[in-house]
Amino acid sequence: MTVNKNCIIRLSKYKNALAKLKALGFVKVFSDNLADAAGVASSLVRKDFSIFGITGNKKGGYLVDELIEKVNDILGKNDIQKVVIAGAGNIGSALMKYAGFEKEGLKVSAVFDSDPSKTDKNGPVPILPIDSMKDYIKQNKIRIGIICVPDVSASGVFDIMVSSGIKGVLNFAPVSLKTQEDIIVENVNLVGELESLIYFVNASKKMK
Amino acid sequence: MTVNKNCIIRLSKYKNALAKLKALGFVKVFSDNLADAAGVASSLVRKDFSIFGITGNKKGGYLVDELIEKVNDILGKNDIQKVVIAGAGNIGSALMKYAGFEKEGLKVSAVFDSDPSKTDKNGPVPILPIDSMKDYIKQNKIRIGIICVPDVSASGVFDIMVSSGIKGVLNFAPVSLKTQEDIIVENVNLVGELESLIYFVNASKKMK
DNA sequence: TAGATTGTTAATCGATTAACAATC
DNA sequence: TAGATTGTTAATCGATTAACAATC
Repeated sequence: MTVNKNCIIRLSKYKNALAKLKALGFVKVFSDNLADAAGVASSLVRKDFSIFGITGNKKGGYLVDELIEKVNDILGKNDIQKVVIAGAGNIGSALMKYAGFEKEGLKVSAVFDSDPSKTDKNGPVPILPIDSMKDYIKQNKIRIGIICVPDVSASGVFDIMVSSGIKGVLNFAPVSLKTQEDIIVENVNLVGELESLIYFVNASKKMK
Repeated sequence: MTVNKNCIIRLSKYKNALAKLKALGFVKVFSDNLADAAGVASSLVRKDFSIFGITGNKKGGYLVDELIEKVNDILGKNDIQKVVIAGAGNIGSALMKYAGFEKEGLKVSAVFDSDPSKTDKNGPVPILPIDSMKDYIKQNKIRIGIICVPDVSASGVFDIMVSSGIKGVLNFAPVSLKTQEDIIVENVNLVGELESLIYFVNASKKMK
C-alpha cells in the first residue's frame, strides 16, 4: 500500500536489471522478468509500479526505456545527490572513494574527522576537521550524512548532523541513534550481519 | 517461533547493551531495559530468550553475567570465527582492517584479488592471488566469505567460494547471487540503502 | 479468437506487540 | 501481602503472494 524501504530497494534492483536489459537491446520487459531479477513475485513488481502510477500494456509488458526513465525519476537519479561522511577511518575512507556511489550519482562532498593529521583540503574529496562539519553542512545544504565514527562518538556526531540540517543518516556505528522528529536513520550493522551469518552456518552444521 | 535473522541481530544488540551495563557495574537487567536498547517490545526480548531456553526470575529479571555468557555462547563468541574476503578494493581493504570485526572475534584470515600487484603475503592479513582462493579455503576449512568484487565478477567468485566449502556469504556486490542448496547469502546493498534514504528525505520535503 | 499479461483484490504468511496468568 | 516481572498465548500489523477479472 504505502511506499516502504523494501519497495525502494526493489526499485533500485529493477533499475539495475533494466540497465542490463537495455544494454542487451531489449525493448520490452514483463513483470515476470523483473520479479526474477529482484527475487520476488511478479504481482509485487506490478504492485510497486501501480503505487507510482506506472502502467504497462495488458499484453506487451512495459517499455524498457520508459521504465528506466520513470524509475530514475522516482529515485532522484536526475540530480546529483550530495552526502557528507563523518569519520575518515577504514570504512569512511573506503566509502569516500567507492566507485559504486559515483556511478549512481551519489557524490561524497566532504569527509570530516577529529584527527587533524587526516585533514586534506585538496584531495578529490576534501577531508576537513570535524569542527567545521556543522558550517559546511549548512552552507552546502547537505541533507544526507553517513556516520563512520567509533561507537562512542556516534551519537555526538549524529546530534551535530541533525542540528545542521541533515535529514537522513546512514549509520555504520553499532549503536541505536535515538531519532527525534522527522530524521530518517538507516543502520548498517556489519558485525551483526556477520554474526547472523555465522550463527546460521553453525546451526545448519549441527543439524547434520 | 523459529530463529530468524532479525532475532540474531537483536541478540547481538542485547550483547552490546549487556557489555555496557556490566561495565557500569549492573548485576541485574530487566527485559524492559534490553527492549529499550534494541528498540523493540519487552515481550519480544523475553520471547527471544525463551527460544534459546534462557530463563530469568519472575521478580528479579536476568543476571547480567549469566546472560552475557549465554548470549556469547549462542553467537559463537567463544571461538574465533575465520572469514575470507574476495576483492582488495576500497570496501575489501577497509573490512580487512576493520577494528569492529577484530573486537568481536571475527578474524579476516586472508584477502584475495585478481590484480597481482596487490599481492602482499607478509602483511598482518595476507593478500593473495584469487587463483589460490579455492585451495586456501579448503585447506583452512573457512566457511564464511565476504564478496567485495565488482558487480560483473561477483557470481564467478561466489561459485568458487561455494565449490570450496563456503557456507555463508556476505555480499556487497549489487547483484542477486542465485543460491543453491544450503548456502546462506546476506546482501549489503550500500547504494540501495543510500537511494532509499534519499527517496524518503526528498519525499518528506515535498510533503511540506 | 485463444493465449498471455496487466492491475487489483483477497488470502497468506511471518514477525511483532499486547495481554495476562503465574509467581517471586 | 501487594507490586512487579516473567513466560506464553492471542491479537495485531504489515508485507508478500496467489488468484483472477479485464483486456490487448
